[in-house]
Amino acid sequence: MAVPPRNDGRVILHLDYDCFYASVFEVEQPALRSLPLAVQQKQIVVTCNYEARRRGLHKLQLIKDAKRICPDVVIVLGEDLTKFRNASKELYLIVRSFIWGGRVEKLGFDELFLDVTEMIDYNTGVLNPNDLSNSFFVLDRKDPTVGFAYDATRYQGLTFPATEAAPIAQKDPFSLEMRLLVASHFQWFLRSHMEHEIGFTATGGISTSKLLAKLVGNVHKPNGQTTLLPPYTAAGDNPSNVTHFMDDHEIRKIPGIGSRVAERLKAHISGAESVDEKITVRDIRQLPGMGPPLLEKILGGPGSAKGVGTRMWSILHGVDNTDVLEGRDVPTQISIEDSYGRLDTLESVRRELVTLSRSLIRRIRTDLLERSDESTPQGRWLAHPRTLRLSTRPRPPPDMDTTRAYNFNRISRSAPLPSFMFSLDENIDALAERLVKESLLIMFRKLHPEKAGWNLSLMNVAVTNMVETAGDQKQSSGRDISKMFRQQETVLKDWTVQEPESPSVSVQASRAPIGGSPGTEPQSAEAEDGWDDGDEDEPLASSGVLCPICGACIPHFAQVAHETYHSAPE
DNA sequence: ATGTGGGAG
DNA sequence: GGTTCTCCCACAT
Repeated sequence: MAVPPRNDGRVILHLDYDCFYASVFEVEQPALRSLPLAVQQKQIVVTCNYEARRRGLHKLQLIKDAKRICPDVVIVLGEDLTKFRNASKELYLIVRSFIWGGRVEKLGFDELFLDVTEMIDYNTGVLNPNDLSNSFFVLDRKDPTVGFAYDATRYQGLTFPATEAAPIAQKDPFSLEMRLLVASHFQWFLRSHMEHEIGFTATGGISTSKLLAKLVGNVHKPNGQTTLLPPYTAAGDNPSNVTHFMDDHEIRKIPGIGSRVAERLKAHISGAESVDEKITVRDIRQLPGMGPPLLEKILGGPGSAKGVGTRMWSILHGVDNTDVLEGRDVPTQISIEDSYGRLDTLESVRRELVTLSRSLIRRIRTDLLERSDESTPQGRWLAHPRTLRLSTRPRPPPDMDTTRAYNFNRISRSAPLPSFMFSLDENIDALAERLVKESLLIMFRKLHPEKAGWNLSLMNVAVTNMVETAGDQKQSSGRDISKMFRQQETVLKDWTVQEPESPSVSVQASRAPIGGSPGTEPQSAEAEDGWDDGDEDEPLASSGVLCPICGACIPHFAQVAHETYHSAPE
């Protein structure tokens, strides 16, 4: 069976912030870094830092188990996602400011895909093949003095397959090997910047597609980075590294193969026989008669995506030609939900709907309202959602447990979103009451016509169907990097601490490390031309600042909490 | 346009 | 699978 063609013309990075929710708290309160820390939502640990993992905790663990296993675990509540959302957006903006063309795609709060093809093509083009160990990576096309020095005879970080740190043989700057090698240095620079300037460590993957970059990043976690080495195509007897890399993966670990697809593939391979075997990509790929048509037969059917067979066959060979999508200015939907131990009276439903509606309105305003400057209290709407949706999840009756009866349902009703939701004069409480009375309760009755007998485990209120309003301003793609560093400096000077008794500390701007590495101290470089010859003050910085009291790097979203942390009585 | 299902973190 | 709280896409109607 023919292997589908792969596009190796691009260079894609994947970034994954380590235990993101926990890191957000650690950045606010650096003392937490050395303690076992777990983030709680309802009765479970949604994530925990690595100190906690060392002591046996893990994601999605029951709180009571976590406390039993690690009695001195520090538990923080993470049900309100606001600070995670803010931190995520700041990090996204910072990363995007480095990427030519702005092709940075968010996946959830804590992952990014970067298409760095442009930057890499430029930077392989300026290599001097006779002096690769003294190379300079240009970050800003408009100012080629902005960048960092690196050694282009070695990969930065780790590789798959693992290699000695021997210098590479390849010196053709247009080879895939050189492109990935240069990209590995840029990835390292980015992670160093995130760690030392912002306070977040991240794990990275480097390859030619989103699929491979993400998968190969998983090889060294946390705070590592891995490049998937060429050759990417089989030559003579030896298979490509792509096939070698893909083949040992359990199918369920492959992005795009979820639980449903994995189940069906499993059922097919082992017939009605053994139930719990680990099925790898190789097992599927090498099955007699396997190919797009058979996969289509196994996975096709009503509701399944068209062309699944072909797409799966590609994925099994590590082929993924999907683009890195540019980030959007407005989300396609905004939703708020809560889960409940018991929710079985109309009055409690009404109360909860009002609470959810209040949060939703706040979110609509922060995400869809453009506040051009802080001087303008009210801005323009970036988009108007046209549809309101109420979803619930009825609690399954207690007597059902075995045999494949389907479960896990959400049901929903939609309706037009009333236009009063865009009024900025009325207060949020009044709007929420009105939304519940005039829309949500009616929709609820359609979902649950019986006036009793139901019991809900979850309610979700969402707005969708965004219609963007006018003035679609292009996002300037090639941001000026040197200006960004200047902005950081400006903020450093401006950040003063309110406490009267706190010593006045003169803070110095820290710079992006030159050839520095995550896990080492940033080198304080002397000023270089083009880095800080700023002549004006930009009002806004998108990066972190140094706390004058403890010296930690604190992103903007965390400044208030961090000051509170210092001023809290011990 | 509305509702469901599957994927992701 | 389900625990949490989202966001996105595709399909079917």
